Amino acid sequence: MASVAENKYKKRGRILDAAYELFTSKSVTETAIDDVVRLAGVAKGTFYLYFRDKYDLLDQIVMFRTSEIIVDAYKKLCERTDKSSMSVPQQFVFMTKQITEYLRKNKKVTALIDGKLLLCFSERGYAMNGSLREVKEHFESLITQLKYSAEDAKKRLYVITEMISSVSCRAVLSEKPFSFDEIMPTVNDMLTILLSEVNTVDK
Amino acid sequence: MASVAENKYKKRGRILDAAYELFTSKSVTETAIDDVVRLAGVAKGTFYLYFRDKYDLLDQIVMFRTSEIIVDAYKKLCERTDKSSMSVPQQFVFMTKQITEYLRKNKKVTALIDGKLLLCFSERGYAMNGSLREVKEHFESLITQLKYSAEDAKKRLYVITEMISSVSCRAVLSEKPFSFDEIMPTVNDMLTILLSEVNTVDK
Amino acid sequence: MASVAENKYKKRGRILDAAYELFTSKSVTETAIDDVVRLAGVAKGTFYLYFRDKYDLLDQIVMFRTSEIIVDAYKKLCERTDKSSMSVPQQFVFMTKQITEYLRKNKKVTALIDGKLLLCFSERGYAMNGSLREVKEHFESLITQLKYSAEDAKKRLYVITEMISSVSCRAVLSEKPFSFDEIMPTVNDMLTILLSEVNTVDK
Amino acid sequence: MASVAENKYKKRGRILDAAYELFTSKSVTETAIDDVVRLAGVAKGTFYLYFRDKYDLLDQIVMFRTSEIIVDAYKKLCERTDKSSMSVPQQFVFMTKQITEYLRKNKKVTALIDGKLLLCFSERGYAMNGSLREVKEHFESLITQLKYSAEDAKKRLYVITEMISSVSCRAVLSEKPFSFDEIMPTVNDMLTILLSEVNTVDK
DNA sequence: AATGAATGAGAATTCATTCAT
DNA sequence: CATGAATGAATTCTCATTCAT
Repeated sequence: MASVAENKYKKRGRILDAAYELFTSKSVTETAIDDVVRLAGVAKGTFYLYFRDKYDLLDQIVMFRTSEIIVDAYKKLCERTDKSSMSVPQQFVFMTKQITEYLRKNKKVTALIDGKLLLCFSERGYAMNGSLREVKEHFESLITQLKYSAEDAKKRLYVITEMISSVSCRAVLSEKPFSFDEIMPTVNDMLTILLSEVNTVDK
Repeated sequence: MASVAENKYKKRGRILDAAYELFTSKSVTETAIDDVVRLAGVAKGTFYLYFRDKYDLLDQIVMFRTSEIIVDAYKKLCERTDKSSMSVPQQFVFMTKQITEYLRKNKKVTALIDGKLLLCFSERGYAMNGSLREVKEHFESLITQLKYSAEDAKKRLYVITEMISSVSCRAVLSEKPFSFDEIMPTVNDMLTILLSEVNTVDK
Repeated sequence: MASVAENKYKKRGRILDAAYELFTSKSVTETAIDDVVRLAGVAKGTFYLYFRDKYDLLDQIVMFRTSEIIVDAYKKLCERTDKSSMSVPQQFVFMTKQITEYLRKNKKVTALIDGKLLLCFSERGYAMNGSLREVKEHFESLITQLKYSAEDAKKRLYVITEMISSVSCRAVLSEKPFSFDEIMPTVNDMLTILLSEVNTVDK
Repeated sequence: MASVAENKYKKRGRILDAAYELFTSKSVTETAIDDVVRLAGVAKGTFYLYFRDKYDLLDQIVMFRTSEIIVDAYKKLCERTDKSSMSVPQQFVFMTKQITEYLRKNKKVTALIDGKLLLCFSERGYAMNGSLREVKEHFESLITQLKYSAEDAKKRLYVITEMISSVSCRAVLSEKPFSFDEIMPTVNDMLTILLSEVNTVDK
């Protein structure tokens, strides 16, 4: 039964679902808290029981959805039988492709996320989705294989991710100065350069 | 004399100055058009004579300020007597340093610009500051020297700029996951890898 | 015509009148700003053009009404042909009677004023009603006649007024522990003791 | 150990303590029942088991605290060995000094009490603090000694107390038009005039 | 007796925009 | 061109109270 705790979870979940629906179909600014609670079928006050304000709600949604996108891409990578034989750049390019394809196919979600693809890599984000930490550690270890120190690997991973995230979001959303299809090969090429063994040997 | 045209310019200019002052000292959302016109000393209706709404005003400010930052950095590069003997990566690293140092020293302005450092590279932006096109062409030609095609050079320049812009803005504004001083050496190193002759020879 | 300034005054005046009507017929807490603007026939925003909030409005109303009550009582005193032959206590008792009778007859207004009968004796209050200063000076000079220093007279006038104000408001509003008719003779008697020449000679 | 009744008392007591803490540190309007129950560590519903609403709670607190202040002052008077040789005005001035000094030193409590120093002299107040009736009777009998009738004494005591209460609260809280130190000598002097034998002989 | 999640009416306030002068 | 009083829909947020457990 556990109907109290269950119900509590249900109300919060219904608000999150309703908000996601409205934020992606309209936009965040065009969505009033009033709209959210009406669609969720809960009272106005209930909203403030679970969220500080609209932006707290947005943050939680973005964190949840982005972690989902990233973890899903990682799962696809793991499902590949040839994963262990893939080079470091190949694994990055594969992940990038999974994530950016998702963004391209879900423009509304991309608009919601905008540049905040990395927001989920925060304490709050890890708490929401345990698998996320695993993903990060896998890619950090890949970079470490290129003879970078652990700390250096973290930083390179961060810069690479920020680059991919901002370029692909902009490509999907404004298609200017380059469309998604125009820019992604360049991004992949640059990714390969950044992660090729050659460079690390030089170092 | 031309006091009429002059006056017209004055009003628009006063609005821009007042808005810049308020947008950087408070924030855009915390600034009402009312505040802007009060500080500018013009009537509410006058605002709508020159700007469509607050975001039109914001765009114009950001475009103007970012083009200024970029052109200023380029001027400093041109002032160097050894410019012609600098390698391609060296010139990029120099520009990056000029721009990001400015951001670091002007946190309020960075908050205003946020990720929109590249907004000025648009038709409207070129119209505002003629020197801007020159800057872009110079760096595109540098990349072309690395044996990339003209179109490819444009794209690489775009991805590089997007990377620098998003990483440095985040470093200045949130200092998470890395502070400015922690991340910039990595960015410069990655920049050098991306622009070194070696890679292009490989291609 | 002067229809702009005229209209401006009208709107503010209509809000004050509507609020007074509602504050006295219902109560301040039971009156929403919404009610006020609806009755005044102005837009919600117009309210905030003239008043900071409900309590700013209330203060202005109380100041205006109390100054009116006091000045009216003073006018009645001046209309008496025998004013000059009245003793100091007699003049105070007369004023007290005028004011407290008004309170007794206008319980709703008394509820609004509550203890704030003296609120009008402030810079803002004097600005609203010029005659008020004159009233104060007359009674201070009366007390000075009792051989008190000017400063001492001001203080005694203040304590006396505070006493009358708080006792009579409570008598009218709660009738506990004494009703208006029960307590006023005592107040008048005490007033006479405090203002009789005998005391001053002793001093 | 009677843990049920004890617990019941504890909950009510904890609510009173928490509310007193919040009402004095913030203010009554700024304190929500939610804040009170959270600080008291009881459930929201429990509040409504013991108090009708916030103002019922406030009344009970004010009654309890004011009766404490008054009874404490009276105890100090009784502790004086020369009490029996003190004149009527001297005893009043002593009590006034005790009470008003307390108010001056406890501005936050004064803000809570505001004008309601006499609220405790009600049936409900007597029920809370048995000693209170004794205090009142002592001072009434003092006034009766001045040849006033018992009924008259009650009224004079009431007016005097109201005067002291309203003047001293305002002095402590707003310091306008007179500060505590400026106005108290005048109050004491007026108190002495009102209670001196001379006046009563005149009657 | 005690709980605390849920309620939802209602309050205050903001602010972009208009338009008569 | 310029003004600024007026608008009023829209929005956020509060909070006393209830009631099933």
